[in-house]
Amino acid sequence: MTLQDVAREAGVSAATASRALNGSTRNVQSDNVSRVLAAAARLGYVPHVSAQATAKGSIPTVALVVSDVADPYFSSIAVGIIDAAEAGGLVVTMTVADRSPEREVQLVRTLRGQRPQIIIIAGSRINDTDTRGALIDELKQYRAAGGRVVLISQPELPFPTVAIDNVDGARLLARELAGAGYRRLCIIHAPHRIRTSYDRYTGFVTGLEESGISMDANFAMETEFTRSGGYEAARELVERGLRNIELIFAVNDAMALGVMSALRDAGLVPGRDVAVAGFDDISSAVDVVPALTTVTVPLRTAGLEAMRLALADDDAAGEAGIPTVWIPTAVRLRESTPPVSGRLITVR
Amino acid sequence: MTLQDVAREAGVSAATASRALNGSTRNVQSDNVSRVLAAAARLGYVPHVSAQATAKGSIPTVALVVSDVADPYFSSIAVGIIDAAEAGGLVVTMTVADRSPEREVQLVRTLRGQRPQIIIIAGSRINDTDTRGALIDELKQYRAAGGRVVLISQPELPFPTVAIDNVDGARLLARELAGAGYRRLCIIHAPHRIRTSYDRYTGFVTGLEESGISMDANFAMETEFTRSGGYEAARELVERGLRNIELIFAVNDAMALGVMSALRDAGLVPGRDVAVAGFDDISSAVDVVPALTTVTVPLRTAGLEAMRLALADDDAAGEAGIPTVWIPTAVRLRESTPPVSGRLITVR
DNA sequence: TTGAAAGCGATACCAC
DNA sequence: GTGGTATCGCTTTCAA
Repeated sequence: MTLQDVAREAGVSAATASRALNGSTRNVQSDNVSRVLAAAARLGYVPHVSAQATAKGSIPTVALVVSDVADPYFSSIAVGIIDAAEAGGLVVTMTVADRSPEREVQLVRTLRGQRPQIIIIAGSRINDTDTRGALIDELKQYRAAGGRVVLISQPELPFPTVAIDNVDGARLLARELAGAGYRRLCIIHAPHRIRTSYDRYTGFVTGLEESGISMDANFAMETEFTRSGGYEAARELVERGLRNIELIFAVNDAMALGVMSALRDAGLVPGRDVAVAGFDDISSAVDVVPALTTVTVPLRTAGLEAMRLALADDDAAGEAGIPTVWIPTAVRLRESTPPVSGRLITVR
Repeated sequence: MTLQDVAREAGVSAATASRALNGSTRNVQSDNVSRVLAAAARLGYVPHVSAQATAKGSIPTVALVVSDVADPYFSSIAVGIIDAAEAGGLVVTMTVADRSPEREVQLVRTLRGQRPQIIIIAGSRINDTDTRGALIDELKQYRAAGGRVVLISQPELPFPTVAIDNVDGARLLARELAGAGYRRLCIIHAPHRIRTSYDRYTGFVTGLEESGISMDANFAMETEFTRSGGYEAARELVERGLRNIELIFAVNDAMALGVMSALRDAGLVPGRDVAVAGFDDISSAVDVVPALTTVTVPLRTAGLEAMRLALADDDAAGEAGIPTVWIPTAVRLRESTPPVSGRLITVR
C-alpha cells in the first residue's frame, strides 16, 4: 500500500494525497482531504518512513544512547525523554553503549546513518581523550548535516548539556552527615576516569572539609561502579578491619546496596554497626532495611529538560554560548545513617 | 557525503561502490574494494539507512515494544534482545506501550511505517478482545509485507511466541510454601484481565490445592500491578485484621516489596510476623531484608530466544504450527518465608 | 567484473 | 488548489 495506491483510490494525484496526509492540510480542498483520509484508512496505508526520510532528509525520531538499559538510572532518564518526545510526535529509539567509549563513537556513526532529528547521549562520560576527540568529531558532522545533539550528565563537550549537579549533591550530603555527627568515614568510588564517580567523590570530600573534617583521618577505596564492586570493596574493608569507620559512602546506590549486603554477610548490621550512604535514590533505596540515605536525582526531569534543549531554537541562545541546564539534587536522610548519639552538639 | 562522492573519489561507478560497501563483495575486484573502502573512510561516509531502506524495502533493525522501560522486567528482556541483535548486525529500537492495548496497536502501526525486519512485542497481554483483533490485524499486515513477528509472554496470538511458564512457577512456589508449613495465605493479584497476573494466580491456587490446601480457608485481593498496589492492599489487609494470615503471595516482586513496606509501616516484621513471597526475582529481591522468596524468570534468556525465533527460518517449522518456546522458571526460597516450625511433618 | 539506468516511496517546486 | 516532475541516496537488474 503506497501513497500512489491511496491517491488512485481517492481519485487525486500523489502530490495532493501527500499534502492531505502529511504536509500542510491547509492548501487542500476539504472534501479532497476527507476522501484521501478515507482511502488511506480503507487501504490500511502507513506512510513509508524511510521514503519520507530520503525525501525530507531526516526522520522524526530521537535517538537515545544510554550506557546500560537495565540500569534504572538510565531507564528513568529514558522515561522523561520518551514522554517529552511523544508530546512532540517523535519516536524514541534507544541504543546501548555498554559503558564503552569506543562503542559510543561507533554507535553515533551508525545513528548518523539513520538521520534522526535528535541524538541524545546519556551516560557517564569517561575521561578518555582518544575517543573524546572522535566523538566530538562525529557529533559535529551530524550537527553540520542538520541534526541536534544533547548530552546528559557529561559536561565539557561543546554541545548543549543537561548536567546533574553531582558535586553539590555530594557536598551537601557530606555536610548533613557531618552534622549528624559522623567523623570517621570511608568513600567507596569508581576509577576517577568515570566522571560521575569523580564528581561525587570530590564533592563529598569538599563537604567534609567544609565541615572541618580532614580526609587525613579518613580514606577512600576504588572499585567497580557496580553493586558487586561495592560488595567486594566492603568485604575487603571488613576483612582488613574497620578501624572505627563509622560510615561508608558509596558513590552510587547500587554500590551502597552491595556494601550493605557485604556488611550483613559479615554479621554486621548496616545503620547500627556501620552507617551507609549512597547516591541516586533508586527505588530499592527505600525497600532495603535500613532504608538508604542517599541523594535524589530527578532523572525524569533531566530527560524532559534534554528534550526541551533539543527542541529549543538555539539561535536565541546561540550567542550566549553552549546552553547547560543544571539539574539540582537533594539529600534524603534515612535510617541507614542515624545521628551519632552524643555528637550532635559538636556540629558547627 | 553520499555514495556518489565515494564512488567519484575512488574512481568507480556508484554501483561498484555500493557493491563494495554493502552488497556482495565477491563480485568486485579486490583492489576496487580496497579503493572504495579507503575513499569511504577518508570522506567519513556513512550510508543513508533510509535510502537503503527505500531501495531494499526494509531496514536492518528490530523494533521492540515494551510495556514500561523503567520496569526491570522489561529492561532485562531488552538486554537479551540487544545482545542477540548486535551479534546479528541489527540495531534495536525500543518503544513503550505504557501498558495500554490501544497504544500498543497504534505503535505497531507506526513501526510498520519504519519497515523494521523484526517486531518483538514484550508485555503482559491484556485480555481485551477489541484491541486483540486490531493488533492481530496490524501484525498480519506487517508479516504479509515480509516482516517477522515474535511475541514474548503473551501466548494465544497466532505468532511465534516466547512464553514464560508463569502457571507452573507459581504452582511450584505454592507447593514449596505448603511444604514449608504454610496453611493460611492471602494472594494479592492484579485484575484478571492482565494475563501474567491471572496465570500466576491460578498456578498458585492449583499448587495449593495439589498440596491439600483449599482456597476456602484463604483468600485473594485484587489491586494494581505495581509496588503501590501491593502497599495499599497490604495496608488494607492489616487494617481489617490479618486473621491468622501466615503468608502473603504477591504476583510480582514490585508488589511484594510494597507489601513488605506496608507491613513494616504497620509495625510488623516481614518474615517473622507474616511471610511474604513474590514473583520475578528482580534485583532488589536480594537486597531487601529479609530477602524475598520469589520465582526467578530468566528474562535475558527469554530475549535471546525471541531473537532466535525471529531469525529462524520458519519454513521448517511452518507445518508444525506456531512455534512456542517455553521459558522455565525456578523457585527461590529465601528468608522472607522461613519454614513454619512444628509443621514440617504435616507436609505430604 | 563493471557501469548505465530504472526503480524504491515519498516530498516539493513550479506551472497551470 | 492541484497535478506533473525532478529529486533524495541507494540498490539492482540488464547489457556490455
